[in-house]
Amino acid sequence: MTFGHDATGLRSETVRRANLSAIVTELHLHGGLTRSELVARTGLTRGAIRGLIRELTAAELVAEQPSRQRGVPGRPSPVVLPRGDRAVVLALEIAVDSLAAAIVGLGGEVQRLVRTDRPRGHLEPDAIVDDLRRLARPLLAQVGADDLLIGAGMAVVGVVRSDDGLVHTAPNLGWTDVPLAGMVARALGVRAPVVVANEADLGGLAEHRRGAARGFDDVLYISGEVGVGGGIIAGGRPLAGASGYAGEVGHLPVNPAGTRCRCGSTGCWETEVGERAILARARANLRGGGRAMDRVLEDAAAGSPAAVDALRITGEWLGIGLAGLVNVLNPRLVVLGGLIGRIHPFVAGEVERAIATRTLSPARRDLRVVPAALGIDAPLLGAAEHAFEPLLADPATWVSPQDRALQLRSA
Amino acid sequence: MTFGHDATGLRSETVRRANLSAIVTELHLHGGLTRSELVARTGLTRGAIRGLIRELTAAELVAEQPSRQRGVPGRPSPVVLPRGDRAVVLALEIAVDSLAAAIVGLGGEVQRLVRTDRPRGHLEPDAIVDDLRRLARPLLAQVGADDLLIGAGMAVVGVVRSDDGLVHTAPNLGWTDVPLAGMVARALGVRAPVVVANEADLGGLAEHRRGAARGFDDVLYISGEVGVGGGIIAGGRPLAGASGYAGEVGHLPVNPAGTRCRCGSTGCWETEVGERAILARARANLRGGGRAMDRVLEDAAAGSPAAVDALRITGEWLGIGLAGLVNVLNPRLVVLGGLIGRIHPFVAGEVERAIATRTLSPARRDLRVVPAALGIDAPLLGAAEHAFEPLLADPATWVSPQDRALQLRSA
DNA sequence: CGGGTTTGTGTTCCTTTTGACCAAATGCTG
DNA sequence: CAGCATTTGGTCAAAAGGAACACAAACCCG
Repeated sequence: MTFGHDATGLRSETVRRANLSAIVTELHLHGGLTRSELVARTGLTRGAIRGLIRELTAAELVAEQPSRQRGVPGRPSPVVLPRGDRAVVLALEIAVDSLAAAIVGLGGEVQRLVRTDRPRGHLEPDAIVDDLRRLARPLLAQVGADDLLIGAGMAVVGVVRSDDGLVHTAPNLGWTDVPLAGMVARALGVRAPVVVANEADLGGLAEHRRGAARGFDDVLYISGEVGVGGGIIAGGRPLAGASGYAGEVGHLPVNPAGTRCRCGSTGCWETEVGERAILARARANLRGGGRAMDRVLEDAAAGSPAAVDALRITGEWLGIGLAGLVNVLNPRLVVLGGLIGRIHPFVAGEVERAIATRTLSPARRDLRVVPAALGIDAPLLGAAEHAFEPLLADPATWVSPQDRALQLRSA
Repeated sequence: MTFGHDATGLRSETVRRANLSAIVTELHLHGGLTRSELVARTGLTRGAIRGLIRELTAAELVAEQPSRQRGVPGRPSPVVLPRGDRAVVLALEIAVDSLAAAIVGLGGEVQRLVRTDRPRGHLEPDAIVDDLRRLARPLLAQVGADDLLIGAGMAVVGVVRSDDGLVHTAPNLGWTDVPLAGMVARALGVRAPVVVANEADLGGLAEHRRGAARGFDDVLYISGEVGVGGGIIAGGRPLAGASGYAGEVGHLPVNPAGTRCRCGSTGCWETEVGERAILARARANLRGGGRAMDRVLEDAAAGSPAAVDALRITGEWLGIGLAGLVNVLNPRLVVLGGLIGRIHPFVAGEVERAIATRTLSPARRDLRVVPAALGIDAPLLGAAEHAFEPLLADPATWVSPQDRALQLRSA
């Protein structure tokens, strides 16, 4: 069962929009392709590609360079490059114990990236937004007035409504109903749209576009920080749910006889595989945060029985939750990020075993479980991808009518 | 996060295909619309609609009737009706204790439907396919040689690979790796394509298109028979997963301390809310099957403490599993079908309570849990919808070039 | 019966892609 | 180094399809 259509009428202008979108998306994802490669990938004719590239060049979204590729017969095809120097986004992140900002260009190149430590614990929204402003200001100053700031994307450790970027709850920050998108837009003074989404959702998006899940259409990304979050790619696109809250795997009930969760429920997955659960099993300092966790991992690597045992039990619970999710979502790839990615080497066996005994055999046959490739910056990069989305979906908005008129006159 | 594009070039011909698809899909889902309603729904101009309708009329996929609607000023707009008498599909179903077949016309009208009891227990694929052939033969005989048999769709209680209709496992039938689509195609001797999918997936599709979930884009359908299955609609389209195995919610681990499941795992959701679990709690005859279950429901309705208690406990487990799925998928609507739908009146309170304590508040705010509307025929109707899919996606295949040429000559 | 309103019909125009032909740029071969 | 094969870009006419406009038809209402 793979289908579904949008029952909306198309106009011939729509075709151009869709084709521009196809080209810009290909270039953004692959970083640079020859015209003839674009012909092959999009299925369009050379003539059509030529016209579209000309428009994108006029809009300064792409640039052409003489071919690099040598050694093949035939006239060389010029390379079309996304202009990451002209079309950029601002990416922001509020993580558990850091804040980050980056300027990312079309094509995915990270121009600048800054990250600062943040004390754990609750902090007023205004204070954090102000910190972000200070972090982002020098980066924004670097963006020229002529450059195209497509938008700003933001990753937050919290439950975010997709419509308007309202942070509904963020237990790690002590936030409830914070209209973050609007606050950040005002603080930065940028006119470009600000989009906010959950950290794990964006981490999954980044791993899908540029990390371990590249090329896979059905992916489950699990991100462990203090809590546990998930990002789902289904059929090549992020699974948002009705209001953008999908992927909250941390509160999957796996152990009704278990311990109380901070969400009010009992036996949530997070209570078994979250940071606190691991520290408790390893009899480490529960308030030690990241440092204590580093210690546990070092001990486990050194063979300490307490640490190894703590991770082994955690791995079993990790596998139980994953098995359920695999049965429900049938992904081709599971990507483990954050803390869960770090413990992966120690728990791979337990996870494999749990999946082997608890999932339907066909669903597990082609399944692979791998650690994340992008590390700590995954959510930040995902925020950039999120911010680029309007441009990829409809570049025509940025291809000004003046450009087209000018170009037609000169032709 | 709501986006995603298909990075494929569009040709000008694609526009016509897409617009034909939009019209046929609208008509199939709504059963009959005036031209002006089609203009409003598709966003196309009157002229464009006229040309497309003319083509579809020539292909005998639709027909126009003088307007029925009276009492409004202005020229009356003719009603365009899907020709359910000419374009039809064959729907088949292998349920736990019945077989069914139906002829369904474009627009969703059920022309004929037959269902026969089937003894529970294992039965050879060949035997069942033969029974289906006998069931379907008189129905197919009714389809005229000039009529368009778009395809055949089939619902099976089992895990089905979407690519080729291979039934990977069907515990209720004792099947493993049965190439059902091909077997049925040969047995029926039809040239139209045969598509096979899981019963719960198709039940969910049917409820989405024509039942309780009409108009909702994010839906979780839960179907209880002997086991428990699920069908997921995400963003308006069925969630298939990598190979079509998504939605196997029956084996979600909810109670690691629970009883052994026939899948080999322990504490699967199915072991707590499946038919067997209910019968066991009500101390009813475990081998009594459907009859015994009817008895339990009657007793509960009459107020028997044992039955009421059995259902109450079942309701708690039902709520626990649902809460997890709601957190992961963030649906707007949960539809309970089959056995789960029948016990819904008795367990609504427990389910609401479990969801209230175990899901994130924003995800539950706009959530509704309702019983299914289509009853026992939901999977069969879903199979019909599945079979219609190629026609809805690209009606141009059925609009022959001759028709177009002929019509242009006459114009 | 005439005005107001809505919608079908036909014509012309616009947009966008296609396809065919030629020119250009490269590798390969003798 | 000349010539050929190959691949690709450039140009222009043609085709396809929808949009826009003007007009006619069919209905309601007073």
